[in-house]
Amino acid sequence: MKGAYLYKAPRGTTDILPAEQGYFRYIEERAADICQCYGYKRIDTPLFEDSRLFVRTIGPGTDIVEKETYSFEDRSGQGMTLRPEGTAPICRAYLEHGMHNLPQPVKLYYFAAIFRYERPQKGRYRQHQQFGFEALGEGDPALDAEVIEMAWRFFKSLGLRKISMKVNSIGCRLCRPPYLEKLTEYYSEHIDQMCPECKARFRKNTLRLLDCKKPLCQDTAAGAPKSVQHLCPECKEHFKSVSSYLRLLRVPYKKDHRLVRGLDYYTRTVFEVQPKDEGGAQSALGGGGRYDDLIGELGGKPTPAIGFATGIERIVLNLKEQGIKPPVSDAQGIYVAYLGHEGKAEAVKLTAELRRAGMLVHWSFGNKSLKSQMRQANALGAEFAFIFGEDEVRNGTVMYRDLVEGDQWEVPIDEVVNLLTQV
RNA sequence: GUGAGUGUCGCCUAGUGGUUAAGGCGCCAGGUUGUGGCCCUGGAGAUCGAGGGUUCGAAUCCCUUCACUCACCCCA
Repeated sequence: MKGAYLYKAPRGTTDILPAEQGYFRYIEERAADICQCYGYKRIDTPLFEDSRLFVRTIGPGTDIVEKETYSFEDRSGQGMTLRPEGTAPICRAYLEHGMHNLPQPVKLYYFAAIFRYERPQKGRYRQHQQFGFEALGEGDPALDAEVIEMAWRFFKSLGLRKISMKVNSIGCRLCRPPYLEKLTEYYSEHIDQMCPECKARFRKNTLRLLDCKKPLCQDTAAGAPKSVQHLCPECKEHFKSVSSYLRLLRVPYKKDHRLVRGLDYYTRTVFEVQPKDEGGAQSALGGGGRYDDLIGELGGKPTPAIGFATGIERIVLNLKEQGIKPPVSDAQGIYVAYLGHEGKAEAVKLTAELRRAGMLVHWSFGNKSLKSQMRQANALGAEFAFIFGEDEVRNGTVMYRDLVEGDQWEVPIDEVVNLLTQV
């Protein structure tokens, strides 16, 4: 039958079926709890934005903008893009709503569908869900540390083990260009020993050379000049300060001079949470960093900011691998069964009444046999059943059956609600 | 965009040239008059991803194509 259906979910998209929903809700609840503690407020931005917003912020040369966006023209000819990340829209909203007038930093969080046109693989989808938070309008390194600690606590609160926090500083607009020159210089001497991908990276994005996973390239990267050693005095001081706050907060972080983030807008602090036993595949569970120039580039006055984002599907994947199951709700419900037309009429009435009282009630359509109804009650995991047979209807009663213990007794219909409030 | 692997009922799987494609799970219905969970019986459900070819004969061999998966690139 598989091939016979005309329609299927588009490549790289998935249906999140009822059986999976528990994981997502669990993650969302933990996230919301953490945000509440740190004073973050939820924000929702549109699914799509003016295309120029993303070109401007993510960087015109990056893969995301070059070939991974879902872009279209609306009916008036405006270029629109399904959001490929969460930070830029929030900066836009910050400016659009004059949030610089609020007490700084403005702390916002979001759950958002993210779209990137890529070849799907494990933990990577064309449409996926991200949770992220942003603190805008504050440059204090203590905030960097707080954000990193918050991200760390989020993952720990889910019960995730075997994860690590990597931190690095990639400098600012003043000290990064000279560093990149040094890096280019270094790599031009080793370029012939590098893998083909790295040769391409050399021209396109020199920074990325550092995190090539090939052993040979890693050796080369190990000898490469480190960004932290070429920071300007201000950035150096900032990074030092972030580190010391992280120690105060007791976040078990690791400095990783090869950590580079994919988006152009990052400055100074960058960080990433990775599964420890990464099999080479999708190593990033979540990550973020400072973007002190971004809001200025969007036309606002210079405003420092920092944020974090993580992919929900990737978290679910890791939870499953570690055997962590979300807590299940224990709502078992009530089943109302019936025989005959009059029994059905009584069942309709009782079902409605119980539901008005806020209870989970099942009953069946189609005048099935009682056996069939009881089987269904069992399959649905109902705790007990009410049965309206001919006798009960005649007597003005209903059969109350405990499906766990297996015993049953007849009760007057008027006493049903009382009975339930006692249970 | 590149490379590799896989495609048999809703799910998992057997079947590697020969009569009506098999089993498990799940689903539905029965196992005497109105009752679940265990058990038993029966039923529905697959033109074996699609198209073409080889052959007397193909789910099984060949080609093409599509889809999925994994990896690379990149990222969450």
